[in-house]
Amino acid sequence: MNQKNEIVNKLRTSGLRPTKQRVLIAKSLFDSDKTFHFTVETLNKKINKNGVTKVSLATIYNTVEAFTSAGYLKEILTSKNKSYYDTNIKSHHHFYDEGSKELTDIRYSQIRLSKIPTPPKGKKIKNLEVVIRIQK
Amino acid sequence: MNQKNEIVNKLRTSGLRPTKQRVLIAKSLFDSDKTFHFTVETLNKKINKNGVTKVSLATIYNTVEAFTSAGYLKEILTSKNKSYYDTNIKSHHHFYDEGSKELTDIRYSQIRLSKIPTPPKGKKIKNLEVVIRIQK
DNA sequence: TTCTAGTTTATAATAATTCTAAACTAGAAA
DNA sequence: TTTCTAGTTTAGAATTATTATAAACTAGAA
Ligand SMILES: [Mn+2]
Ligand SMILES: [Mn+2]
Ligand SMILES: [Zn+2]
Ligand SMILES: [Zn+2]
Repeated sequence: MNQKNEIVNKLRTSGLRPTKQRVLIAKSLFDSDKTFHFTVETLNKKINKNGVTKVSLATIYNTVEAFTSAGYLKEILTSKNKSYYDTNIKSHHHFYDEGSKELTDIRYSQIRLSKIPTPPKGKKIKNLEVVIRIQK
Repeated sequence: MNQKNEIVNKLRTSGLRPTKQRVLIAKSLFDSDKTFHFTVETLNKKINKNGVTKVSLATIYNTVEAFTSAGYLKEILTSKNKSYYDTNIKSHHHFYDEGSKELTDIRYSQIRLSKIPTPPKGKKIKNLEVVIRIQK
């Protein structure tokens, strides 16, 4: 019950009520030591496996959105027509395999940018992402 | 009619019949000396302005897809739920303004990568894109 | 225990895109 | 020049991902 308390506190910190649905989803997302990429579709399958609906699809959408706003998830832009999310919220980059449509992390330090442009006037850089598309 | 011939040849080269719809769209996309970014929605408005339908929406989708496959357009991955395309097919990078959802080109030489990772075994790099997200 | 704002849920609605299949046409061949 | 047909266009239906709606539920403060 210790990890559960951590999750409950994490949610409370962001003004999110720790409902049983959110706690369940948070466990599924943040409990492992390894981070991963997912879509709402894959998360839904993970949560509601073998025909047992534990959390409605609407709530999965709502929760992913809430966790993203709270900064617990990052949205990744790769494939059209489907949103990908990342439980790794540290600044990092990606390989995107065009064949399998799979994302792989590239640690921040694995790419060095020795020259970057200044943003347009009045705008500042929010983040910088490198996507390296790969194929066979 | 010279530019039209160029377009007709360009299409023929890729095995695309130069129909009047394709030629019209190609003119709209490739005639200017400056490149630009667009969505199917904005292209549709440009082609079919003031309520006069010159080309059906289905054909606009088909043609953008055909031109992209032929290498005359590049798809850009930025926003979820909508595909962006680029008439600039040279290797380059982008600013993406989160507020206005607008893309701006960054010339290839404006970013220098002094260290990039080796791709997973059996895979090779198809391209590398940097997106710098900016905001006020 | 009561109360209510926040949350969940089924379901409808929307938006972008893709599919379908019938009508049309570019252009090779007769 | 006309014929022929594979490739193309088109309206509309279908699909997919996502968002909106509004009624039922619940966490947790009082
Ligand atoms: Mn879509
Ligand atoms: Mn969508
Ligand atoms: Zn990642
Ligand atoms: Zn561009």
